[in-house]
Amino acid sequence: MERLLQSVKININEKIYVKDPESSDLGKRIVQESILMINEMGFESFTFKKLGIKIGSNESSIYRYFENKHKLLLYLASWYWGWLEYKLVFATNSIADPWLKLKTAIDIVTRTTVEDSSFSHINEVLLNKIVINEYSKSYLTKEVDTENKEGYFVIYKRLVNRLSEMIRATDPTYSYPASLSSTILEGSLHQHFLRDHFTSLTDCREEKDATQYFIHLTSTTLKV
Amino acid sequence: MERLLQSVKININEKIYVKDPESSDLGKRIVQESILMINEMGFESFTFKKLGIKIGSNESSIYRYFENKHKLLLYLASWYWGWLEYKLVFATNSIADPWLKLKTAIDIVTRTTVEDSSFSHINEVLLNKIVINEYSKSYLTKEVDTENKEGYFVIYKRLVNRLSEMIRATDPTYSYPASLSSTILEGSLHQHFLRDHFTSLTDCREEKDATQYFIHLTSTTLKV
DNA sequence: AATAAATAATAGTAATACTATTATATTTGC
DNA sequence: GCAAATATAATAGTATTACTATTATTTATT
Repeated sequence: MERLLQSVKININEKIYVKDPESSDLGKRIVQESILMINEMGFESFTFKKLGIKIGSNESSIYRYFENKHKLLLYLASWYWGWLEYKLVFATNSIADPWLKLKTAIDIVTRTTVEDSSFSHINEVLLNKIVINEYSKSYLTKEVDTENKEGYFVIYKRLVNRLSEMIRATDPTYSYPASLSSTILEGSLHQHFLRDHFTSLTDCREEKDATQYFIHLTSTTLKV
Repeated sequence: MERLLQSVKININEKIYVKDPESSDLGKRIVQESILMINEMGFESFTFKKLGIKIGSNESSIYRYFENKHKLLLYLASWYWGWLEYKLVFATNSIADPWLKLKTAIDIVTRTTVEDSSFSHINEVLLNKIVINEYSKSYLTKEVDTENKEGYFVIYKRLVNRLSEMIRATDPTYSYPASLSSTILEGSLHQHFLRDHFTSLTDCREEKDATQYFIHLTSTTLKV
């Protein structure tokens, strides 16, 4: 699985970057270090200038890869969702029973990443944390409709749709498969955030609790 | 109800503002116009300088009410949640049957505001839109733990807890009342956002769909 | 009318989010 | 191995933001 992922390149909309960061050493360092820095200082405090200093490069060179830090966030998020999608498809592909398939999918998308594959320059554990803390900011903007048309969110949308299809396959009579799917994906990020900062607003204490909560929610809601 | 709300002042943590905006005409204009502006241009583009120009006042005068725009957002959000909490308590107070009470509560918190009370300087319809588009940004920060300790989120937390208690009253055996409550509150904002910008990710088309979705979700999940 | 308080105006600062230009490496093609 | 092309780095500059500090003016209170 890990080896397989290593050889698969996650295909990200070319409009998100100016120059493909996968195409050079500097590009990879930009991605690698930005993950560490955004995780450390938060997206608001993160700047290309600081990143340049950290990687011993110049601000202007980073601009040759990404138009601005918002695009970089879109890139990181797309990578994350593409990676999750890959894991999802890989893990559920061979499962015939719809409910077991859906359960496996929910497990994949709701649990936090605890192990870094350490094959690439991308630290998936930290990237998962970034998605929990920053992903909403990538679409809660005035530019969301334009950017959506440009295809900046396709991977995420495809992932929601895959889960949605599995819900439909499990219970074709259920009226809200898309809503339930988006609730699980977004809601699981939220529950993980609450676990870290607002413990009284969640019952999730352990790593696996969010998964159990959403599997329970789904199983009672669908005629399974 | 509207008249009642008019005479009730929503109590907001004093640390959120420098000077209570309710205490002067300028303060009220700051709140009133900031709602229109944030709604129009989004929180990122909104600045105190622009607001000053709009209300025919000076940037420096606005700083005498709010330390920065983040605090203003916290103020607006607190006001909104306090107002919702009031409506929730008022509407559910006299209901004895737990499930009917919970259903009524879900209805209150998941439907969008379509009517402006027009009694105060606060436009609730636009404020509701601001909460949908911007609320996450108020807590997805590096300062969240400090600000939480300062009590900047108490009203929201109280609201989640009230809903959580109603879930518990409906089904004392259910293991995730807090998680379900926070999922309903946050998830409903999300569904409304999706309805406006990512229609393929939700089944909510009409105003009332989100309410129906969450009532269905809750009723199937709890032993009701 | 004097005093206090609130508001407005002005000026200034450090940082951000860039753009443009030029200089210096590094790679590649012949 | 050298020239040309390309990538990267350095430097400088701009408009805007997010403030702080000080002073001036207006408004309210005693």
